Amino acid sequence: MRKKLTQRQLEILNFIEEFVEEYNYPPTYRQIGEKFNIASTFGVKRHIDALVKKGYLTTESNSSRSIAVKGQKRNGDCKENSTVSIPLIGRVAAGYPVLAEENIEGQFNIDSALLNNNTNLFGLKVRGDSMINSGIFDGDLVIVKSQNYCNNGDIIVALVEDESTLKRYVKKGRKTFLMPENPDFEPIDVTKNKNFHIVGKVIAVYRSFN
Amino acid sequence: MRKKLTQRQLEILNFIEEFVEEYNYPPTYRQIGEKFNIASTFGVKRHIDALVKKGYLTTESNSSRSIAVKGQKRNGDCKENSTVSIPLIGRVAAGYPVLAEENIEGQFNIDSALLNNNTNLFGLKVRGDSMINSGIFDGDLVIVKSQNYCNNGDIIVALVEDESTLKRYVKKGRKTFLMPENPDFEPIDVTKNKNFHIVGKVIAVYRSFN
DNA sequence: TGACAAAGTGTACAAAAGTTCACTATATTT
DNA sequence: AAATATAGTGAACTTTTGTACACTTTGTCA
Repeated sequence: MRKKLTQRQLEILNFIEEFVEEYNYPPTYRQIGEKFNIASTFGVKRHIDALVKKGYLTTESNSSRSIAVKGQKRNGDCKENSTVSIPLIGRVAAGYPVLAEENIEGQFNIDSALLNNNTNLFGLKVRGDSMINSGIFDGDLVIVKSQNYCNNGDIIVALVEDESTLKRYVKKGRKTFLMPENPDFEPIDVTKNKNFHIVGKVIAVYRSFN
Repeated sequence: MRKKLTQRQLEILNFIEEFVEEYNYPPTYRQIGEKFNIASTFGVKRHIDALVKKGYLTTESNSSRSIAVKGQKRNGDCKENSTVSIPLIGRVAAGYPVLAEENIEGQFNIDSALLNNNTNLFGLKVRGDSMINSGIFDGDLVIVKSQNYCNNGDIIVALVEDESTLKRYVKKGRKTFLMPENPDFEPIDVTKNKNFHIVGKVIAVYRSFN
């Protein structure tokens, strides 16, 4: 295990990484000093020496711009084999297969390790707040496994009266409900509803904060 | 279309790329000359100038080791379908760079379209319920942009008293708080806390339902 | 309180690295 | 054969950059 860094050393290490990222070559001592308002190159040098001693950097003595970050991963391998491409569905319309070409608005890639070996997936933008207590918000992207059955307790995409909806599928005694996870919404009893169809099971949510 | 290169220019361009690959910083004119038995740095310089003129390199005048190969940004690797590889961090420890090799427990791919052009990202498994009202649950995967600053209202990963925490960064008047999004937790006043550091800003959450 | 470590200053200096110029050599083209 | 582009030499010079030292400041900890 490498030694701990001081706050200053951490900041400087960060700066060097960012600098290299941007320019493809490392900064000079003076450039580092400029960034942190360290007037003397000696002050900078001591930080660099400390970082070298602790094993985070390497330098070549008397050589300009020879700072190199140790143990930096080149983004070399991208194991593309493990990436899956998923269609993004615009809307779930009654009477059409979800994955019909007309419905596909795009395609996105995601690591299969995040999908628990599921197949037949599609992405869907969430509309509405009915599932906020499950951490599914308006605008989120849900990843859905296309299937016409599900287990008690699954969160599903369903068609009820030709309207698509996102709810939790719950069996209580002899009745079946689509339960919202938001006190402002009412459960939907679909026990005897002939116009109720399961479209798929939600296996993941993705939300990006702008 | 860029201009054709002479044999010599091609060799030198290749050498520069190899050198950078090996040392993480570019060679000096003298180092290039040494490699090709060019005794005069002027001979080397003319090749470099030609390569710059033809658009294959950039340099900073009067600046040492400032040769950068054009159109060879490191991130840009893995452009296949614009998928980005993100390191999965085991823990955020005080006094160590987050992205230190020791902390990287894995790597996962995700479509860059889902990341809003962010860079310097890492993934982190959430521990604790302090942000449930923002739809971030225990066990979720958050994607974090490594940065030491943030805006009012951002959800951030921070170190407070050497403990890592996930909170919303809020400025109220002259005070700064880390606000949980769970009534069971108390806000943390970090206004005068010297042992408070921003690690990064949460840009996305991913949760899979098993 | 006093010792110690981390951090910063200012100056000076030496080594490294980029710049310039006049000149030569060898192909290729006109 | 003359003109031109590419390539190389050697020396001199300027700027950049790393190194060194003595001294100050600040915070921590025993």
